[in-house]
Formats: sequence, structure tokens, C-alpha cells
Amino acid sequence: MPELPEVETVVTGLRSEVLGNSFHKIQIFRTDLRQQIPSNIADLILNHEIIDVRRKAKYILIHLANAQVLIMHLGMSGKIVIGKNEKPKKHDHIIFTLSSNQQITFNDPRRFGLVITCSTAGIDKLKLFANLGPEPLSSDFTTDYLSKTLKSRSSPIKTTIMNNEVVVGVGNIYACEALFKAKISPLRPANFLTISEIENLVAIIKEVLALAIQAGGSSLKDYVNINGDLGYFQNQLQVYGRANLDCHICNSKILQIKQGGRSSFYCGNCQK
DNA sequence: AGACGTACCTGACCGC
DNA sequence: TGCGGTCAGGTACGTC
Repeated sequence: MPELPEVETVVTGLRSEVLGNSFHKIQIFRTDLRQQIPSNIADLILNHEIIDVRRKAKYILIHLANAQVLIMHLGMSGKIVIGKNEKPKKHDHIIFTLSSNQQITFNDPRRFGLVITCSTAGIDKLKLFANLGPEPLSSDFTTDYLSKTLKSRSSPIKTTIMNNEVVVGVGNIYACEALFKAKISPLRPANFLTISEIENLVAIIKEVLALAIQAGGSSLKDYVNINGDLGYFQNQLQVYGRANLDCHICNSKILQIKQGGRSSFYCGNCQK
């Protein structure tokens, strides 16, 4: 469920729900996520005002008045649900109860996600954040930056834009979608792209992510609503998950291949 | 430094 | 119904 737009959506929703509150209670059911949930988490975060909620790459950062930060990542299958959680469901690993009495539940079947804490000052020293590239929606992600970065990269452009050291937040879905819109084959070696292709790709990555955020990502429903309607942006996908269906532009069959262990979807006719 | 394979874990789905 | 295989929106680590 989580690429950048979904995480952004979760962060926006969380912010409106938790700002000014504090955590009054934590229930932990499993500690063995991607990293262990720290055993002293309650001591660090309970009863301090929540002063900010932000996104960094695909991480959710909840800043507290005592200069601690609660850091969460949703992995492949993580969800954050707000509301009364009367009886914990399967794979609910941690439930935070707010001073407002609302509850925030972290649910993650595959447990590739993460819940840790860090001091505000220590964030920049975290290994997690040590080698992250620029935020795609920021002014740091430019044609100039990307063209310099791609010069030394001979791997396919698809796996390259999914590399967090190159740019953060571009996951499998939006990598496929952006390359389709940019008419660039996912197989092209990154250092073979022309300047105008790179310029176009930068603009399109920003556009695709912004549109998906506008649409509330694809996890909005799990999160705001109790009825599990499918995400809104899913309906706008041009290639992802559409193997053997017709390209909306040229009617060729959408192809599916494997790159770096992940599925890539593309139009062999439109994307060169 | 960068490329690549593999590992982490559970559930859903498909063919037999 | 059960079994085995494959797949899934992410990241980290070892090796070459």
C-alpha cells in the first residue's frame, strides 16, 4: 500500500488527528518488525505533546515536545488506521491511544515496516536516512541533478529511479507510470537518456506523484473510511497491473517483465 | 562506487 | 480440500 503518495496521505490525515494531542497509552503485541520496536518506547513518547507530523521519504515522523521523534515505516503491507479499535485484529502490532481517546493502530502482515524512536537531534545521524537522495517534489530534484546522477549509472532507468539514493519515494507503481508517461522504456540504461528525456522525466515524476497525492493515494479508503473501497488513484493507472491489456494510447498489449526482482509494466510501442 | 542477487514475512491466488 | 508454486505497493546487506 505505501508509496510516497500513500504515505503523504497518511501523514496529512494523522496530522489533523493528532496535533496538540499526546500519546496516553501504548499496547504492543509484536515487537519483531524490520527492526525491534524499542523496549523503552513508552518512556520516551508517552504524555508529551505532539507538535508536528511529517514525511521523510516513505517514513512518517511524529515530533514530540520532548524532542523525541516517533518514526514509522509501512513496508510493503503496513497500514495505519485511526479510530476505536475494540479488539485488536490479526497483525495489529501496536496501538497508540491519544489523549483524545482516539486510537492509532499500526497493522502490518508482512512486518517489513518499522516503528522506532529517535531524538530530534539524532535524526540526521540515523543510518536509515544516511544515503537518501532528494525528495522528488522538492526543488532539489531537478534536471541538472538527475542528469549528473545518471551519468554514472548503467543500470536500467526503471531500477535507477526506484533507488532511494537517486531519488526517494518512487516505488514500483509510480516508476512504471512515470516511464510510460515519459515514453521511456524501463530497460534503457540510465546513462543513455538524453537531456530532454531527463528533463521530461523529472517533470513527469513530480506530476504523477502530485496527481496521486491529490487523489488521496491508494490507501485513503483503508485509512479514513471503514468501508474498504479501492483507492481512487488505482483507476488512473495506465500500465501498472495491466499486463496483456491494451495500451490506452496505441492499443498494443502492455508487457510485463522482471527487473531487479520486481515486475515492470510498459508499452513496447509507446516507450522507446 | 555501482550492480545484482537474495533475504526478510505473510497472505492471496492459481493450477493440479 | 489440500498442496506447492508464484506473486505482492520496500529496504538492507553481502559479493563481485
